[in-house]
Amino acid sequence: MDVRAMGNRYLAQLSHPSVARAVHAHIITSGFHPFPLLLNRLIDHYCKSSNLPYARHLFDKIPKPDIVATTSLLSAYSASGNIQLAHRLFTAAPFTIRDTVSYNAMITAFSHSHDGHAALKLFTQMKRHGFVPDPFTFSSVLGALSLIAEEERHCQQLHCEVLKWGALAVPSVLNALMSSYVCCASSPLVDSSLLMAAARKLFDEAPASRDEPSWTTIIAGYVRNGDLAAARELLDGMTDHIAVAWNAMISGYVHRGFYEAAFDLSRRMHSLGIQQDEMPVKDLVSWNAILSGYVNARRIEEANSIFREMPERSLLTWTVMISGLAQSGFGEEGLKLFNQMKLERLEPCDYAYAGAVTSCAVLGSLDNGQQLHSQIIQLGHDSSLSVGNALITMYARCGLVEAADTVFLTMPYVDSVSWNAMIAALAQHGHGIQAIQLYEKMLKEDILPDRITFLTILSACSHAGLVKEGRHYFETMKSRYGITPEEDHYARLIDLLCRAGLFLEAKNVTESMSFEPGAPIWEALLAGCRIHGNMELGTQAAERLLKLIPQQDGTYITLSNMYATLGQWDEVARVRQLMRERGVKKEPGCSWVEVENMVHVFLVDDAVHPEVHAVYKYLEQLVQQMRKLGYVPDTKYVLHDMESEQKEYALSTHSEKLAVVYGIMKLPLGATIRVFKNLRICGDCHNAFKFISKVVEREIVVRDRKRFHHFRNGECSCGNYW
DNA sequence: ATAGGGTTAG
Repeated sequence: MDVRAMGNRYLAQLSHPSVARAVHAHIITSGFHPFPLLLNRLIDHYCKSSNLPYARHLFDKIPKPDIVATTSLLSAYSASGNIQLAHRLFTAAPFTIRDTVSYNAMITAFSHSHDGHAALKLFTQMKRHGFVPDPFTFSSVLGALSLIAEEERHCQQLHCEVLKWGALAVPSVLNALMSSYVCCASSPLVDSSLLMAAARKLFDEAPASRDEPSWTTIIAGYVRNGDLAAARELLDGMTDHIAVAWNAMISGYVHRGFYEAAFDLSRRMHSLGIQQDEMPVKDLVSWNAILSGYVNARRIEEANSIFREMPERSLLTWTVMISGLAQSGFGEEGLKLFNQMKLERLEPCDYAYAGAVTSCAVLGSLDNGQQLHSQIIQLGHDSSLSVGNALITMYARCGLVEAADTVFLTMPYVDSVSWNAMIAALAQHGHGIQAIQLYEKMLKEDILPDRITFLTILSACSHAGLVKEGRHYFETMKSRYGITPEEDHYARLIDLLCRAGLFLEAKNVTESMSFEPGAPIWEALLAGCRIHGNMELGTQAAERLLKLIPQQDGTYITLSNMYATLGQWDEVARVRQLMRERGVKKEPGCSWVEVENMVHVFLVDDAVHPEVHAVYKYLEQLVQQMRKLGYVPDTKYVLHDMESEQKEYALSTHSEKLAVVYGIMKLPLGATIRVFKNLRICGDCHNAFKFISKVVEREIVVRDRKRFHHFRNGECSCGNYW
């Protein structure tokens, strides 16, 4: 059978790869030059199976290639990103064999290579040469316009063109035009709501040519441009549930920090899709949107079950889950999932590494953090912004401010998150002046401070007792940067003032606020009163807090501590009774220390750790040496009215003491002891560690719930101002 | 022979 006969027979089936291969093999062996139609089909086949060199080889065998073959090859070049070859092929073809289709293909090629200007220019040229645009032309050229539209008139010009050719009745053209307005609405040169109104007008006036993507385009458009309410209204008005539109809505809520709204939609989508089968959630993007809705609302338990339930998982799925766990404070679970991901032979991306590093920050696991850092460098992820920011936080939260600074200084790009993280690192470690200097440097480099920056800088001033500076920064926040102080900002200013004993000024600030003081304000007042023994205001603040947040154990503890300080044991009993009645449990004190890659956890009055008896023994010896240097146990930090000997015993069982002593026993001579505590460090422990640092001649770093304490040679970096 | 509109993270 000759090739012509074979070709004719199989022409219809040429799309089948094995048939194409058979024909191709026959051509090679017989040396036959196939007729044009067959050749075109073969070229098309090799284009689609991505064997471009061979497609080109066949193409070059044609003495006068026709427009069909040219267009096939052209789109293949375009799809493989080879815009130069595509353009050369197009320009080589004489005008006589160009047509609307080949122009469309070339316009698309430019659009795919993100050259919107070239695409528009070719569109103009095509009309000048008398070629008639069709709906394909418009959807292609409008796609290109979306890349570059900066002003309203850009969209309007093509809008007129579309009307002139009557192409608006085609859904894809309508949608592409709406998309152009939506994209243009994010340009800084336009009034976004005006452009969105234009898109909306198109949507409203074309009910006949509206399809699913039309709904999604306008909803996602509102989301992108920040009008979540308008998006939601449309979404709620839809009779059927379109998963893609819901995805956009959920991610919009997540992006703008409306985590509860995101969670609510995610839960409904999950329920509609899984239990009620009204919106079959089968694609991964929807699953990931649902997962992120759960994760960001800190519904970790439920997120975990979604994660397990998902029929398939992408890199994004794992990354969302890992960073979600880390940010919700589940460091151990975050690290575990990261390791599991690697076991399943998935290559973690930079965001996944950032999540793992954040897990180490939560745990205070320097060993794991450093190992990750070395892998990150080997993989080249150290140029990633999110990884760098996570590393700064990790080193800072593990007590190594210098290492955090090195990361900050060597990052190729930094953003305001990086600056904020580094300023916070300095602030947490008591380097208030350096924190302020870094903030001033940030301003000099024209980085605009945001609301987080001001939270950080205010607590830096507070930790370092820089009252004058704190007042000044609070003032400039509104006047210079137009950021309206929120309750958290006020709370930090009040914290600063109360720590300095300026209760009258704090009261004035409170009264100047445009809203009723809530829990953060009263907490700041209470903290200051505790330090200065201001019982009158302190009890007042605590009483308010007991009403506002009755479930918070800390208020009861602080209040009963204040009464204990005054020896008013009746009041202590009353507060404890109230706590019992309301079923509020005191979060048990818990400290941990890392020794040889293992985290050793101690509870208050620990009897669980296998070596705890040796720890108690060592502590007794230490206390004897400390007493010689003048250490006197401060029993006012014990709640119960016990005999004083018992009180001292109660003090020695604090978890941070046990962890520090364990570190001294186990870590190599001279190594810094790094201990972490879930609550604030106790006053007697704080005093004791000063003595211990002198006795054993080692540096002790303690991270408590609020900040760091560096004990060295009998002194603490916090200057007793915490 | 050509495309096309909508969704995914810190």
